[in-house]
Amino acid sequence: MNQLVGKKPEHEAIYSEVKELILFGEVAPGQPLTIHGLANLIGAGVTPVREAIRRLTAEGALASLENRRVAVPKMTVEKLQQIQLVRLSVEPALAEMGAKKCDKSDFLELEKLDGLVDQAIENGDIRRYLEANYRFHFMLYEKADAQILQRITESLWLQVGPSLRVNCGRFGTSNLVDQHQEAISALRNGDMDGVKRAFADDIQQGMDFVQQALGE
Amino acid sequence: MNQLVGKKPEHEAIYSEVKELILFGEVAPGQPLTIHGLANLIGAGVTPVREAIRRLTAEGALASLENRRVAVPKMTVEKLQQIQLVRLSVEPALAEMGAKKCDKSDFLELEKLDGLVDQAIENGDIRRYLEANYRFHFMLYEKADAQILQRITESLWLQVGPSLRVNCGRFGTSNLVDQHQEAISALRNGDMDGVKRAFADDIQQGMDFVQQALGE
DNA sequence: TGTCAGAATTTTTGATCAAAAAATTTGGTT
DNA sequence: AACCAAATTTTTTGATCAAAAATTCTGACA
Repeated sequence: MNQLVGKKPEHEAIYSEVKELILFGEVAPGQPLTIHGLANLIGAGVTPVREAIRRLTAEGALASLENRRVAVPKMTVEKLQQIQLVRLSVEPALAEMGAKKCDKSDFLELEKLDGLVDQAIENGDIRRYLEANYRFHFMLYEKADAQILQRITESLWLQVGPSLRVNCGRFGTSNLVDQHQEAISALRNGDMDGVKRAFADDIQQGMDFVQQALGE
Repeated sequence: MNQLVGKKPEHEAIYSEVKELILFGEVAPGQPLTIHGLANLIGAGVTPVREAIRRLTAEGALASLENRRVAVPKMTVEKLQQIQLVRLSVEPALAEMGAKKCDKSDFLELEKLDGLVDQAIENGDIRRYLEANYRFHFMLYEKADAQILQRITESLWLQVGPSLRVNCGRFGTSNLVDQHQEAISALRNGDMDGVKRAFADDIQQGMDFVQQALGE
């Protein structure tokens, strides 16, 4: 019989943990990761860590080097262009799908998250900014209930995360603009095209921001 | 010093092997896979098989059930729509990028592959059809040298593969049309818009074909 | 016959170990 | 000092085992 008692397997938990490390820029691009290093950083055995690494590698969050190490891959102009192409076609669609399923309480929730974004920008807290920004977007995306689009989007965010962090660190949070107001008001008005446009703008702005640092 | 002697690790080989099983429909949708079953089907240890499974799960080729098993996921209308959205925006772009880098010998190669497609259709050999069709597309996609787009595309093909196989089995290969001629002649003429259109048509046709079986 | 609890079996999971591979250090030679 | 090869250390990889979890089997009871 299905007990439903046990929690998730450990490799899932480790996956989530490392995923957040990468997503919010705690691991620098180019930095190689040893399986042991991760294991005792997290305080876990080596077996589940390996499985988590395979999964993250498949998602593009890590890359296996020609030898047998893995590292957080560095961003390139080419990769950024490809990511932009997909993000611009997928995320506005996701946002629209999610928007259609939002009720009043969801609007409130989104505004609360947007408040956290502003607050983080004001405080110059990069980590919190990345986290709040992520939650804002994915709260809506999750509402869409579109497994496949969401998975792809998550993978792309994982690939951009580390560079975004580097850039924020370099230029500071003062350059960041909160683009979510436009999205929220479009949401409230039920203006779906407005929602799509707002998300497209937001993505474009984020991509440009990352591209800045690659031009040198 | 870097020896460069050893071949790839086994989990990579196993990954490729299982990937092909799924891609070419050797594993039916809904069918659960045991880690042991795979291990001694392939004749390998359980450790590398587990790693391969994690990777395939991350790519959507397998799905972890609520208990701790994995299975080839079943297709749904919703998933198919999402896949279609992404494929239509990514693959024509990939095809165009690849087309720009093709020379005469590549055209020949593509024609040869297309010949294999026709031959497989004629012989009613589903497995060979799926394989030749895959090679035709991905030969061009690989030329594009666009890591990220290719990874996404591969993941989507992995998710469609099993259903495609089921459908071919049900309706036979007689329903299949070779849509590649249009693409090849556009390629030869350097007509990039034509290439994109041809690929979009091909994808659309394939998606419709899979959708047929879901309507019941 | 149908159902349900408990036992037996199968399977997954994570730790550990040995072997293979890669990186690093060491020491000698020029 | 600069370079190279051998030795040492670190790391990955895959096998194996024990524990946990899930499934299947079994038999008692209504």
